[in-house]
Amino acid sequence: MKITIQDLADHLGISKGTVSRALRGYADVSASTVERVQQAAKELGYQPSAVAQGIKTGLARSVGLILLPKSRAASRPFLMQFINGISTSIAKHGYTLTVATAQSDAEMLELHRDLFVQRKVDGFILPRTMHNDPRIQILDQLKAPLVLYGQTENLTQYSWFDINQVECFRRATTRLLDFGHRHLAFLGGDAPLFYNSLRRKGVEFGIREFDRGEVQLQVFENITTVADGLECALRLLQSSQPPTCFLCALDLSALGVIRAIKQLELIPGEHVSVIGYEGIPEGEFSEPSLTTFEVDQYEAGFQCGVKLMQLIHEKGVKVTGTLTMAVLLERGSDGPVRFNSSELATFIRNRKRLLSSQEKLHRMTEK
Amino acid sequence: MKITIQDLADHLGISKGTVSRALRGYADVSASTVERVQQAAKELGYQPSAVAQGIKTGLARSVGLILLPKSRAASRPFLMQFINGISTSIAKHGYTLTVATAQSDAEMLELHRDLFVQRKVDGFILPRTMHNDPRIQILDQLKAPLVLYGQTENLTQYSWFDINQVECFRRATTRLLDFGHRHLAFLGGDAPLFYNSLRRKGVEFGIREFDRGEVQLQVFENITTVADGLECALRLLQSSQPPTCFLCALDLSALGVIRAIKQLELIPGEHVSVIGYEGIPEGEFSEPSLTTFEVDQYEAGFQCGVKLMQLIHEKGVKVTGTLTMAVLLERGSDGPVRFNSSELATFIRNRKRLLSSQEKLHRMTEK
DNA sequence: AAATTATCCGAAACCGGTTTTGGTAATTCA
DNA sequence: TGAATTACCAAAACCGGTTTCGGATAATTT
Repeated sequence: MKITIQDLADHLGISKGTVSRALRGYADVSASTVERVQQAAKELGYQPSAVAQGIKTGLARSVGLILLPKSRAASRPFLMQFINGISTSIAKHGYTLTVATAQSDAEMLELHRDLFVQRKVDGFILPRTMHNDPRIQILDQLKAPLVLYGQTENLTQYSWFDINQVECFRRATTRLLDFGHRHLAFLGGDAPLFYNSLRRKGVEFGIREFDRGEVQLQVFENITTVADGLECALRLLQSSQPPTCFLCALDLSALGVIRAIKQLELIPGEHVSVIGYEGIPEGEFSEPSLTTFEVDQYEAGFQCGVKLMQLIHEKGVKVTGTLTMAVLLERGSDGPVRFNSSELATFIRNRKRLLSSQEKLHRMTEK
Repeated sequence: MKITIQDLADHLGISKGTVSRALRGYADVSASTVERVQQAAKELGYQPSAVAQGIKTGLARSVGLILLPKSRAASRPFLMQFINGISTSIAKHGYTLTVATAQSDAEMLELHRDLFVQRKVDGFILPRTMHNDPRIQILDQLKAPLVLYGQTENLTQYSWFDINQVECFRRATTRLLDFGHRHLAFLGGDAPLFYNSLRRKGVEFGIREFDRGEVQLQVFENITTVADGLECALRLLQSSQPPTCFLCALDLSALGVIRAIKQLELIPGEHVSVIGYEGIPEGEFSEPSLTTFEVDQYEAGFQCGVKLMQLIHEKGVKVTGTLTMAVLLERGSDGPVRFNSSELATFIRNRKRLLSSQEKLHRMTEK
């Protein structure tokens, strides 16, 4: 069924070495032979086996991307476009993308090693970079080419691509301060991931630039889901010094905050402001829609692919790092401050009293 | 750097043939030698090159999944979990998943052919099956193993996995009829895709079971985005005989319908009902949250992977098809009928008059 | 003790390509 | 006209594995 180079050579009555050289464009093959070979290859539908080619060249012509869907929902939003971007850029070099999933951190490391040692991939793209990322350590040992999507320590040794998240959160912070907010809460995401410190740093920069000693910042971490954001915001808003605005490292937690605000019968964007990051589609459909930074994941994947192709093919190339910006989507979940923290606390307390008395009334009437 | 079988053989002072046989578990190797080889392999970190293995076995130990992100947003929701499911099930056989993206239909077909002819993959999973799917025709010619995620014509010839969408939409229809709705609209999705006819068929079955001659059904197709759903529902609701409920083939269009309802100052789930299908995360955060069928995409991917492994490894196996159910999430976007179609039309007309007079007033006061 | 049978392993062929080597025929040059 | 190139291609080696074949040694059998 599948036609090999030997079949093609036999069909043409020449040696398979000549067929190979003709197709690879060597100079010592006559133009007429090249013509005949190409013609016959097209007619018979011959394409060299990537597997057989790989054995000589040592390349699998594939790039690895290993995902850790610890929970089934994790890392959900960013992926599709990222994959599309990678795949599109590496396709130009005849490369394909090998996607694997691991169920634990240990398994993920093993997978990286195995895929490379077994020559199933020629290099890796590492999303969701961590502090002292163990994947990097392993791949360094193996001298495996890699590109980071995100930053980490010792950045000069690697090629990487990232959004300038420090700047994003600095801007978000400045925006809220300009709106008159003075009590901010930062809901960080996965603490071990590098992005988290960057985003937090952005908030701190924003405050430091502005500060006249009147700004309060509360910081939380590992707020990664809607439920986390909901729970955290509910607690904060009912404290004696509630924040008047929330900077969320992740859109998902921002959506939870919006829920919490509404649960307390407050209006997001009016009584309390929320800004997210990532630009997940849900943010567009929430009410109010979420003010957030939209990250172009396709572009991110594309650039990571380009960088990895450089590392694999152009020997002696320097590693390169690239920072780009995300786009602020100014939507409905943030705005000028209505109440300061104390006023907000009072407002919420009264609301609550009102609500619970209504409830009591309700219960009484039921009886 | 990378250690080969020859290195290992030299290190042990035996031939590479013996090393190979020892590792592959042939009987004609002494237990002690097997032991020594395994020990040394572990110590030196030897793992056979999948590329070199593939040349003899003819297998690449990879499975192809080709995506068509025509628009950057297409097929976004279902993907991540589907990939995870595939990857997890095939990993048990030492297989990896090769994901590629095509920018046009023609390129997609080419990619399928090329990936198989180049032995980069041993088989394919085909999501989003079409009527007379051209991918199937090409892969049939090449005798490439394939598994369909979805159904199509001549199903007995292929292995496939699908949700019983006919049943889902039959149930959704029955549910709405039980709620008292008599004017239904079905907003179909991509017309060339097979799922579309199945979902429509389900609606028709539901009506046929029930019909006492009083049910009206309007059918539309290619309503695939939020904007489509919004536009279509706006038009229908302002017609003289508006539907009192919408059955949407896709959650995305259902979200658009919800928007349209709210734009007309009606309450989704009270004045007009909406049911979607797929269970995308946005549906949970819309207001009201979307009643829909939640599809377990992880499971779908997993099963497709299992079936493909069977096809590739167990020769002479029969093809198999599997149908499962999705879970109905009864949320807030549907409910008992409030108005019949005529009443709804009047209600909407009055609302509109009211709104436009308010607007006039507003304009006058501005002057 | 000789013949037979197992046991174990080295040697070699093979998979489908690529790349190097070397040889023949046709050209070019002196 | 003879020598030196040049153009072209067949043959062979190689990549890193797997698998077949056959031979040497040890263990049984007769």
